[in-house]
Amino acid sequence: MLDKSFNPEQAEQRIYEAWESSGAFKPRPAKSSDTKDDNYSIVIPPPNVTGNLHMGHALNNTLQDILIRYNRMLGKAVLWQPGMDHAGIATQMVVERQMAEAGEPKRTEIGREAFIKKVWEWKEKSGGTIEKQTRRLGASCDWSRTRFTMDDGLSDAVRKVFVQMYNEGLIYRDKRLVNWDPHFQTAISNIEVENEERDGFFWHFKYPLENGETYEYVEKDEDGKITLRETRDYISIATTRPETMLGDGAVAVHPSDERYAPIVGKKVLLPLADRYIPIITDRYPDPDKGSGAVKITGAHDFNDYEVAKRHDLPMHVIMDEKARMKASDIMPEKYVGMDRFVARKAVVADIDALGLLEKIEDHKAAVPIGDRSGVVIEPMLTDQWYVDAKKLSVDAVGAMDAGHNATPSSTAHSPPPPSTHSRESGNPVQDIKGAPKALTSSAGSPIEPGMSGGKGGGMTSDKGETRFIPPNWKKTWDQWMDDIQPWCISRQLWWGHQVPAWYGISLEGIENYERDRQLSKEIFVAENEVDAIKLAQSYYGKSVNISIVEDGVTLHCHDEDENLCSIELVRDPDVLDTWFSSGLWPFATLGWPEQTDEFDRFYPTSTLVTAFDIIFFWVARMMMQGLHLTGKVPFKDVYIHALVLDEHGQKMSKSKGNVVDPLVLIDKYGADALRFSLAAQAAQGRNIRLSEPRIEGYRNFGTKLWNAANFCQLKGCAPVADFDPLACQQTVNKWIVGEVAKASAQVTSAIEAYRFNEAADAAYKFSRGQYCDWYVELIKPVFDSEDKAAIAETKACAAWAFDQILKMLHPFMPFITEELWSQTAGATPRDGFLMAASWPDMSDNYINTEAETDIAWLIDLISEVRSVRTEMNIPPSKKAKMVLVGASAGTISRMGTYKEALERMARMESWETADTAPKGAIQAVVGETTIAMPLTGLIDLDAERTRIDKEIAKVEVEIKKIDGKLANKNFTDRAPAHVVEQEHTRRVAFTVELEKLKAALDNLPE
RNA sequence: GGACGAUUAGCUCAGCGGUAGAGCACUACAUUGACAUUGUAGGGGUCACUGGUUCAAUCCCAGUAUCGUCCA
Repeated sequence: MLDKSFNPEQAEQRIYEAWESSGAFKPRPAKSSDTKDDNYSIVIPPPNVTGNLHMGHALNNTLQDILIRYNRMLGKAVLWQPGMDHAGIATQMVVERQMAEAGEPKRTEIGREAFIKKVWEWKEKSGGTIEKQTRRLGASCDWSRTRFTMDDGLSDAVRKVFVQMYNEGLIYRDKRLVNWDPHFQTAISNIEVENEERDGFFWHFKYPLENGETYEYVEKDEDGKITLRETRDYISIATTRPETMLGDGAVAVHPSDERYAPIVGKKVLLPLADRYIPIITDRYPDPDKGSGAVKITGAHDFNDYEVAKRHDLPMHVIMDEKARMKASDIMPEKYVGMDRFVARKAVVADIDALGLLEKIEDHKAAVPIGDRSGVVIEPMLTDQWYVDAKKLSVDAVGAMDAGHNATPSSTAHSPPPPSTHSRESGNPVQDIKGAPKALTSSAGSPIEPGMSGGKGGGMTSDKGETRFIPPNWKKTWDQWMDDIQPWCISRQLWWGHQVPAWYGISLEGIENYERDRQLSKEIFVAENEVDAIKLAQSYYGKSVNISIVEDGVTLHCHDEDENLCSIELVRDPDVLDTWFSSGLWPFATLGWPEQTDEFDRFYPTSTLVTAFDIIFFWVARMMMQGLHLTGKVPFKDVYIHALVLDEHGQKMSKSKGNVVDPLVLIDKYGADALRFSLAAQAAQGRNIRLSEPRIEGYRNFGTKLWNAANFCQLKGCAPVADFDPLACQQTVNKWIVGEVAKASAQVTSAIEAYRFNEAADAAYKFSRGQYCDWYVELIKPVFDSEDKAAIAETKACAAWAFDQILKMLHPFMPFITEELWSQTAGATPRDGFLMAASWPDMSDNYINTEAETDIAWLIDLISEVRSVRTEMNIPPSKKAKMVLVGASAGTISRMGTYKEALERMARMESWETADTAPKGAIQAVVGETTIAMPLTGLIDLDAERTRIDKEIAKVEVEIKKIDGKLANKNFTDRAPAHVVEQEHTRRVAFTVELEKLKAALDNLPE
């Protein structure tokens, strides 16, 4: 006997532990017959080690788990590779905050080694709560293989990759403008910067012309009429960041801007700084914005940086790493040491004091904010390590082009008609032909790409193809990849993979050492100190004693004969961007660069499941690094799912305080309900608005199933080992077998096409709408009968069909289905877990069209009678005699067969046939038959008349529409024959119904 | 300014070149032997607007409006 209902709280953990401890999450062993298609793998997009499960993860993991469980039930060897990334900034921040709260000494006081030890301690103790939370969702990851981007294997891989790519020229050191986070004092990625619309000001300054020169300043309106003419001795510039003016290198105007034509090439005095800077022309300034003239601060603004590069302007770095004004020969003493915002006020006040402050306007501007620190990001000119992303992108773009030009996959419902123009020109294929070759051939790589170029022609066929689902993300991808910038991979942090580069003074530096004490450096990039020393040895000479020191200064000395005798090397203190290691995730987690069994079987992975806002974090980097390092795409499909918004359609964020915790929902409704709700709402290309009533609804659906199972159990239904669904004799059973086949086919094709909502919907509709609502009701009379054979067959069939429901719902609702699987086993316990059972796969043979028509008729009749009765307010308790008028032999026979069901469900007392309906009966029309139910005294004749009138009106409208079509020669001539035919058929059916209804009306007493 | 998406029932959303759907909400009835975390039935839609293509448009195309997201 089942409990009253499923208790998620009590069952989920128990079931999960049983699964996990049985090893069911691990891939099944390889079989000799396995082909590539028998292996299915997903790597989890690594969550952040400091993270907590949010709704995005809940959706993401639910969808992955659906794919994983489905494929596992198909019998494939399935690997879901879990793990986390080390999240450089976030983790360092968490640990530093904790240290501060505990009143411990600061990171800088205890030193790098001690600090990193502390981070590891933190990680062991409190890191990775998200993994436990992910389990609560029911995610069937192979936790025994959990990886971490800082673990030994990944760290080795990172070092190897860095050295390889450095040697290939794909990693290099450069001085460029970066997004600098003054709080963490490190460079950050532009995707870690969020632009926030903030209220600010536009300050208009006057920069006086050199030597007091003047010019005629003329403004015109659209028609060329002069609206202002005055003599000026200055140029007016507008800025949102006045403090940067101290680092200006020029003032720029648009070449077409006539107002400033007279003074282009002249110089202006940069106030406060007392420097002269030129007025130049460039396409960047917008003549319609502000005064049309802009100040150019190359070292502190991305647009200005480009201008400065184009014109070879000096780029003055005016701030230090904390964004305080920095002493230099161009920095007025007064501002040195001031915070940038303090300096802003001071500069404005000082300009004002000079009478050069023209005006201040309110101005809304997008301000770059560090997503972790929350402080304003400062563009800074610094030395960093870069990856040549442009070069790497070629292969990635090519693979994606190939994936999207391939023949339409199963996602397309029908192939495009032949007349349709081909989707794109052949260009993309052309583009990818040559380029990848150039990349791999130029480099003598220590690590051989996974595939040696056996196939001559190339294209990307040997590298694989990747596609987005839905495919429209391809465009976003292309735009981003097209404009890809060098990828800054160094971070001024301690927590992360330290850059494997050692510096020593260069030989040139030594030569000039006494003269200018310039420390020009030589870089030695190696996987370890021993190799670095070897490299240094060959650079400095064998006789030189090379040592590595911690200190930031490298020393050298000469012996008595003035020969160089010793050199000290210092390692680069920076660490690599977390995403440098995460980019290796799809293959490094499988053991790469070792040629492991897992790598062989599961790489390239099958699918990456992620949200669009992360396309560039995940997809781009994994694609670029995967293709370059392994020679193959890291995944074949990239399924981009929606964002989960709050109930008002707002993005959830901590600052808005509208974050909904999935664990709270799991506590309240169970993981199954949350999962099903997410899946059912995961329509492609659309965001999900969280709906708690909907979750509740699916919790109730679970209860419904539970009760259906309870019913089956009460009736003694249990799986029968040799039950053959095709051998059923009872029509209801034949019917439900066919419905199972149809439903499972729908669920299967929907999952294959990543149409999770359709899959969930099909499973829901079948199990609730067909099995619970009709089948269970229709078999009740069988159980009440004396027909032992029919009862036995029905018991077995009901159990079988219910098993199929459990199977097709399992990927969506793993817990309740697993629990029911074990509890509905009957006398003999189940062979294994439902999660390991085989996925329903039935041919069309299972569909019995006769049974289908029979039951369709029955359902139609019952619905019709119920509807008429309710409308006429006949109480359910009042059973009615049915008088059939015009019934065919088939109908009469069915009436006999389904007498008991009709008594129950249509509240039938008895039935008979007649030539005419009795007077004063309510009447329903089903097919060729009029069913009259004489209920004298209970019927409001006027109401019945109105009801029938309404029905008649409806049918007449339909007939009129059909007649309109059929009268149109264009339609009958040009529409496909089956469409015309269908209209004829419909017309006949409606006409019959109309006649019956009219007769019914006539039949009512006056 | 550019890109993408949306506009369908009161709400949240599916869908589709030929007959408009779900969940929730609402209304009425029902405690009928699986189920009140229930059942049965019902009301409710010019499928944003304007053109075009088509025998046929909610669906395809173009434009407009409004909203949203991303990028600059």
